[in-house]
Amino acid sequence: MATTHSHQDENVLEVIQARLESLNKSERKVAEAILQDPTSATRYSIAALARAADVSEPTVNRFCRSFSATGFPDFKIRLAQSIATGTPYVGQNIGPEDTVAEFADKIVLSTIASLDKARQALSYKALANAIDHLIQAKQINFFGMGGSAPVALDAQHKFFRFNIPVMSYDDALMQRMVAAGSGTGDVIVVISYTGRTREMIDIALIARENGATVIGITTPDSPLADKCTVVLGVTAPEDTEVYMPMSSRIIHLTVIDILATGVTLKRGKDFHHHLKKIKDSLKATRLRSDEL
Amino acid sequence: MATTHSHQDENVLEVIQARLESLNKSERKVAEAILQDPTSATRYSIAALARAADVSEPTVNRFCRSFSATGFPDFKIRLAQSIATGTPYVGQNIGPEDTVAEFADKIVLSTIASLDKARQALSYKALANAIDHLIQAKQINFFGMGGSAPVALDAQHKFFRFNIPVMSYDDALMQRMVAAGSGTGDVIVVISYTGRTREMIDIALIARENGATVIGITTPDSPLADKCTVVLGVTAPEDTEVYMPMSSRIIHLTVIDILATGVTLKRGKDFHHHLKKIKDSLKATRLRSDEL
DNA sequence: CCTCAATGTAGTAATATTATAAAAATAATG
DNA sequence: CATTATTTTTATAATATTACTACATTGAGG
Repeated sequence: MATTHSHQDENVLEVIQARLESLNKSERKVAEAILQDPTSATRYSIAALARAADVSEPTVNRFCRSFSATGFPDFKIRLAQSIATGTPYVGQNIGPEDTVAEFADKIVLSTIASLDKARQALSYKALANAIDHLIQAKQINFFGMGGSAPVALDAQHKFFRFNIPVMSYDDALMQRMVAAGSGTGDVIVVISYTGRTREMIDIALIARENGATVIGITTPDSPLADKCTVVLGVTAPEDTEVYMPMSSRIIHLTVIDILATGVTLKRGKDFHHHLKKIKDSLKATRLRSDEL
Repeated sequence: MATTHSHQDENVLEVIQARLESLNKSERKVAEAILQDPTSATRYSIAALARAADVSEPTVNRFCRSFSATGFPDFKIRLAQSIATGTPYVGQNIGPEDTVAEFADKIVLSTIASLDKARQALSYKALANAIDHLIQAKQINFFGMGGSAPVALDAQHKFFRFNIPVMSYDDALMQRMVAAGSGTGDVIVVISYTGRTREMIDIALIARENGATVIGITTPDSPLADKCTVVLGVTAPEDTEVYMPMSSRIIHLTVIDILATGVTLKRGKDFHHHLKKIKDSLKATRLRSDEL
């Protein structure tokens, strides 16, 4: 199962919509019948769909083939996948009239959508590169300001498990001092949504000049990205919408997860022992069920 | 499009995985054949799948029916939807042999899967309830320890925008002091993955005794949940797997997003003005493209 | 050794595809 | 502008494929 989600990513429903104009009379009837109620369409037999569209069965079959399916059943499978993939609320904005159930769903679904987008955009090469740097690090520092401060803190927690010195800073002054005091073998991970925070750019530059490795989790091609040794580009979803949450934090956290996992994996066996010890030490602070 | 993703949300792949143990010999063969390569399974005919699983066709048919499908084609459709819904790596654990691309994808996809699961499990009523409490709060405090500290910090950042006093604490001592000093009108949001952290349970109890509202973002039916005024239950995915990241943080953050959005929405119009002012004030610290 | 559940065999029904013919649309010619 | 030739589109009907059902067989547990 090397590369699961490959070519098959294109959404049939969208393709139908797009090609609707260029279809001839009968085929358009079929398209419209499907678009009108795609979910039921997946349950129709070719005869049923032909009846619904008021055309003959072979027409439906030809229609399917024209969308590069091998036949009707194959087409139905693709359609089914499209429906499932189709994030229902994508693009739909949150408004004051929404019920709790509605906007809660919209938030979760839009978060999911941006995660999926990020997945497709992530450079595995850059990730591998970043992981290599982190493994060899004498010391790791995570820098995040404002909304990225929690992300940096989270990273610190995660990396604390590997017995390298890890710190996180959310204060520009401290960051500057640490950057100034850094040197070869040190890794500094700068986290910034925009990649345009003045202070952060300065700080990254200082760290680089001192020979430290700077890994950037930020917008690709941004001023900050330019200063980094390795850039983990996170194409941020538009922030235009008033009510929409910043999904970027979530993506950044997930990138942190990937880095931490990568380091764990590469470190190999004897290291797991150490990791398990930390996990066990936490158990003591918890209440067991029989103690309630 | 009131409620798009209705009943049909359950993931067939997961159900197969779950019921794997309880199946008899032949049916398990079918299950394994499907799980081994679900994508191709959607393209198989019943005969082909029967051959792949080394069983007879009716066995496959019975297998499908046992998953409450009307027959094989119907089952295939559901399977196709499950795959598209995004969990190709469901059940598949991250291992040392994985390439960066593989485990990165697995992490993102498993995060997506748990978000989706959380969405289905979230109680809208509890959310609405929590939002009501937050709106009326004189003061809001977010408590999170260890891995939940970043979540609390993030919440503080988010709620800072509403002009109510907001603080976050990651230190048990401080939390205890704040809880002790709290009273009616105060809202304390306790964030805990397990809901079994001793300190946290004590602290929640103290806050309650002083008349404060305690909102819990934690495992439902946990000791901590019992002490809360409102519980936002987050059924946590198993933490058994060594390499798997804790997706719970991500879910918690998303819950925070929902709460913050809810508060914004309910606060209404004149409040947007205030929100926009904060956003604008941040722009000054950023580098514009023409300044590079 | 019997009973009941599990599985397979073979026949039947359903569904989809192909080949081909009819109809409609377009182009060409007088 | 009408009329025929040509191409494209669509439908009918036959065929092939695929899925389902009823029944027979096997095998496990009592």
